[in-house]
Amino acid sequence: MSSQNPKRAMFEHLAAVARSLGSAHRLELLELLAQTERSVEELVKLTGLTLANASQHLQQLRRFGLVEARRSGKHVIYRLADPEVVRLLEALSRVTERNVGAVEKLLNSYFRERDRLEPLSRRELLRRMRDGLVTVIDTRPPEEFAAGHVAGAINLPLSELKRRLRELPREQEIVAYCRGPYCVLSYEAVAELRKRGFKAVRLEDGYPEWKAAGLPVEQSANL
Amino acid sequence: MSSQNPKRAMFEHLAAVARSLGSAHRLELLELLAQTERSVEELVKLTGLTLANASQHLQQLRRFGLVEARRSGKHVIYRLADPEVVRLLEALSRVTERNVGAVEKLLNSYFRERDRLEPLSRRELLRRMRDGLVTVIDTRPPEEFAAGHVAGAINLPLSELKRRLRELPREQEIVAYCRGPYCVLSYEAVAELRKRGFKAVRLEDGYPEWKAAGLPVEQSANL
DNA sequence: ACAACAATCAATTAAGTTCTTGAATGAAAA
DNA sequence: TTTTCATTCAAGAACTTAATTGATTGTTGT
Repeated sequence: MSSQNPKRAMFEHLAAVARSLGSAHRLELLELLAQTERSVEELVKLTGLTLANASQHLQQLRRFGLVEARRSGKHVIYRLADPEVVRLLEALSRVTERNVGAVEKLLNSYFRERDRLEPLSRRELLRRMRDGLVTVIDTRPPEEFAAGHVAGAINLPLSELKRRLRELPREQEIVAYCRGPYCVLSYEAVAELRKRGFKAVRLEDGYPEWKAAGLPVEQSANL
Repeated sequence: MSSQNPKRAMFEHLAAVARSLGSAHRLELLELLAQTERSVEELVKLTGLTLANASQHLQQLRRFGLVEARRSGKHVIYRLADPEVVRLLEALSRVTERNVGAVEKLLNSYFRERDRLEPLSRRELLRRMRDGLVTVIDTRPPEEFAAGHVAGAINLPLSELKRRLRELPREQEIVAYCRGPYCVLSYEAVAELRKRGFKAVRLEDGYPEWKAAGLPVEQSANL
């Protein structure tokens, strides 16, 4: 039956793409690339992988269409091939969160204890921003912020938080976001701010999801 | 740094779930389960896997939270754990379609040649149904139809199509759907109908996606 | 209790994946 | 040109996954 073969072939392709997501290191690389494009070298520094290993993982991601690469001088710069990839990662997270008991426990024991108040959804944040009700802080390092951030957010990396508390309003709610739902920077920022008496909550997910949803973003001028 | 570990652990979990999608056989099982719950035995018949092998794949899917099982007499019935799983499969398909060149070619050479007219989106079909503009046919076998189908659709399995052409209107557009975007039954039905002078198009995706989107479905009475 | 049957488990073999190491490219700077 | 540096390639060892086989569990019907 000729009907069966193309279907099988299709499943094989889907499986190959799924397998390329089937490694914690590759998922970490994808998360980093979801922020902004980066060279292999940068990715090596950020992940702690060896150079050859990172390169091979990146090539695998490229082979299956998740990332693209271009050469820029001595460096090879990788970036996500398509915003759909972020959506795929989101869908994977959602299924994983709902269904895997162990993950539930992990989320409860680590993340939830740091954020008993419900995190804010994208939609809700957008509304409060429009009404001028919140101050939004981006807890990622300056380079990532410069490459793109939620429109109207101010960059306040975790490392500078204590020094720059004066910049923040005491009366208004502060919303912190970061790389994604499992990025800990925003959890820690919220914990710290609350300890000091600020009203702080976390955005449910991070910059890549915000951008992929087509919500307003901006870049720093000198990029 | 205590921040790194839970993140790593989370990536490991996500990767494990992704790996459980990383096999054509398991994807096929998931697609079949997206239609309706089924026993191991049925799945074996439908896929051609050996019993032990199918059982092991199903257990793996269960271990990672994609399916659930219950015992019913001598049989063990599996079903999708969550409608989110369908969304994850959709996201995987979308990324695969867009990004993998080989898949594009496959889609072009086999699927597209059978359906030069654009397929209909769910939203569009819903609108035309509300306006009474279309006849919707479900090309899946009667059991699957009985377990759940698009509200208002009539069941017309491919095998009965030629015999039952008289039931179909010549002047109104006919929309065929099936198990999912890569299910060939609806392609073949549309090809056949066009050959015979009917106005026929395919629904872009299938029953599981329709249901997961929360659109109106119905079941046959005696279920 | 026993036979029949669906499904699972356990053990094996084959195949595939990951990481490491060291050599090979390829672009830029000296 | 030669040197330097970022990246990729190639090969091998350690580990993981897939499919097959035959034994075992658990449920129904006699």
